[in-house]
Amino acid sequence: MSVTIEDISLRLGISVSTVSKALNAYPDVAKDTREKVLAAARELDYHPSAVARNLRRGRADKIGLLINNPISFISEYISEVMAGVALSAETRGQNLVLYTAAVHHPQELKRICRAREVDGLLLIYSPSPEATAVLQREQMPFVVFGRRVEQPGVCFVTPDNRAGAYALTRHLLEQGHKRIGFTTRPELGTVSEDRYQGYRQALAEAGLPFEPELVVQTSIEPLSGYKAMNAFLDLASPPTAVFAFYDLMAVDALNAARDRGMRIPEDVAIAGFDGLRSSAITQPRLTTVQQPLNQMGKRAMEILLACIADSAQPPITEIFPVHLLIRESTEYQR
Amino acid sequence: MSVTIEDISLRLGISVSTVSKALNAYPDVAKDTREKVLAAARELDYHPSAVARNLRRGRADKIGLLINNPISFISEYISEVMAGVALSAETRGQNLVLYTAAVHHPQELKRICRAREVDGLLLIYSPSPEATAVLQREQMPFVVFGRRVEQPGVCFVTPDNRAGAYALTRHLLEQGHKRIGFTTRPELGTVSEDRYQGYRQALAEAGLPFEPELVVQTSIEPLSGYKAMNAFLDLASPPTAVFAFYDLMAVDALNAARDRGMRIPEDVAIAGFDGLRSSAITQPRLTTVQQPLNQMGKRAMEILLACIADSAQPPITEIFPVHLLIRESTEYQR
DNA sequence: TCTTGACACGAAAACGTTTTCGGTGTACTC
DNA sequence: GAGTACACCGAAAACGTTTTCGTGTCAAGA
Repeated sequence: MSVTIEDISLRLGISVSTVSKALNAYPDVAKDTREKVLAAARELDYHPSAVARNLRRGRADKIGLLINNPISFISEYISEVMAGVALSAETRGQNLVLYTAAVHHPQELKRICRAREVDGLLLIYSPSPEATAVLQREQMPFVVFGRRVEQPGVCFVTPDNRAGAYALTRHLLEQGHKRIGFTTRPELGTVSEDRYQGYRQALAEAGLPFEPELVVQTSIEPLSGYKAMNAFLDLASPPTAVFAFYDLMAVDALNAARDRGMRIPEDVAIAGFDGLRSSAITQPRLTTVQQPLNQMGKRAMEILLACIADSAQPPITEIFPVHLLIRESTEYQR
Repeated sequence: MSVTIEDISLRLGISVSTVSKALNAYPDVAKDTREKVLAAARELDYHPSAVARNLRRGRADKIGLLINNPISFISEYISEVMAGVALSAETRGQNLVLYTAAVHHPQELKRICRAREVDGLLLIYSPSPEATAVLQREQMPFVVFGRRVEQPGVCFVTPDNRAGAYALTRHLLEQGHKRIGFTTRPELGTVSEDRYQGYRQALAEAGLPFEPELVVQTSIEPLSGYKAMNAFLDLASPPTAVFAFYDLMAVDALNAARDRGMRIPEDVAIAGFDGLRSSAITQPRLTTVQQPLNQMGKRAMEILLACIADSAQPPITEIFPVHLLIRESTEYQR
């Protein structure tokens, strides 16, 4: 079948231990036996069994990527993150294992830990406190991507959601808007919270009152952005600008406004969040807050690898600056 | 550390072999000892070590996903495929392992095979004949996704590129276009070839001459679609319709035409291929050929699993029908 | 000549399972 | 009561590595 270390051992009349040591550059093996071993390995086209090695070494050289739903792949967001993560993992000799099923179940997390098939986990969703507790108890290194985590001792990499929302809201205020609609996610979490705080802060600093009717919570359905926009426009006094929770929702909102015959940004300004490519191909192009997803992905992987290498590593949390991209969907052409 | 089968064995005073058999539902274990074992396993929160099991069983319960570049993730194309693949793999208890580095090197493929860390491979790019030869020699089951493969004995799942290109070209001809630009990929392969054949066939049936200046080969650079469109429009007699090789290239072409002050589709019609979401959010929305990427992904995984289960499985090749999506970018408003 | 140390090498245990095979004990048949 | 069948269990090998520890050789130093 497949060539093992024993085949080399038999061919050369050298013990398997010496062969192994030669292959792994141990110091206590003579130079010419090492060369003979390497030559034979090349000749037989020997490649070590990852499984056997992992069993013995007690590590997997694999990183688990947890995504809360196969459908999420479709989002450009995940794609951009993955590109950064994959690049950084491969250069460090780590494989990536994908988990998309039932990852929010603590029980499933425990199974992944106990199966010892990965050395660490990258979570691309908001883990529940029970979930992080399980991982900590199982001593499985992990990093949460894309959101602030409030439980202590948890590593995370996040964009500065609050600053981004604040900057975007200020931009809308500077354009003269006084009624700014805000859409939020169905599930509440630190991402929603932080962006909401930024929005409120900008309003407050501008001396504007906060109006609950200008905040709508969307559902997970595909066209919820479309519905939310219609809800805004049905108000007795509709907003003149809308800050959609993310780019795809802004795209939906754009369509809703256009279907009502409104001009953008003259009749209503629309902005998104994330800075995905989709935001650049609409007409008008969307103002948005760009996250450095690729860099963040790379950095998250680096942090994770550092935690794996040193279990005493104190938790690292990083907040990446975001960039306000002003485009035609909020700016009057002059 | 972690609880093993031996811990259960010690606690119950039962041998490890019996414990293992109880856990794996072997027939030769008494009902009440099996129950005792299961109870103890639950109590100790036992989960088998995937690594140890794989070593002994000689299989990995993992599928490798080969993508020729981390950057490819950014494409919506890969994302849609992955969603289908992931769903189908998880329901069959298979994990997905990602490979993006140097996957076109036969040497790297051999390493993956010999390391025995996956049971099969899904290739989402065009493998060279050397690559497929290596996989066949190593007896590693694999399925090629998204393109026809000419070497015999290779499983693949592909859209009907030729029929799609033919239908799209016919649609453009029916709209009255006589000069239709065609952009193709930098690297030649069966995808380019099949779409090109479809295009030529439609032209021929319409009795139109083939004009080499209406076919431009693009590069891999980001804005090559933009450049290609400009090249077309710089011709003495420019095309009145352009069939871009894929949706993102069509988006670029759209921008190029618009930047020259042209109206779409009145001055020039533009169409893409793939049917990604991006094609639906441009203005005007793009006519395109939609591939059932999600279903194709699921099917590819099923075929792969069938090959793994039965090594004598004769090669399966499937060509999926595609759907012409006619939208505003090619159709005059009436 | 004897001791010491460095240098190479190999035997064997270990990692945590699965699976084969033989060995009990019990019950059943004649 | 002898023989047989069956149900249940355990010892041990195996999967392919890595790593510890012991051993042998040889040269240098006393």
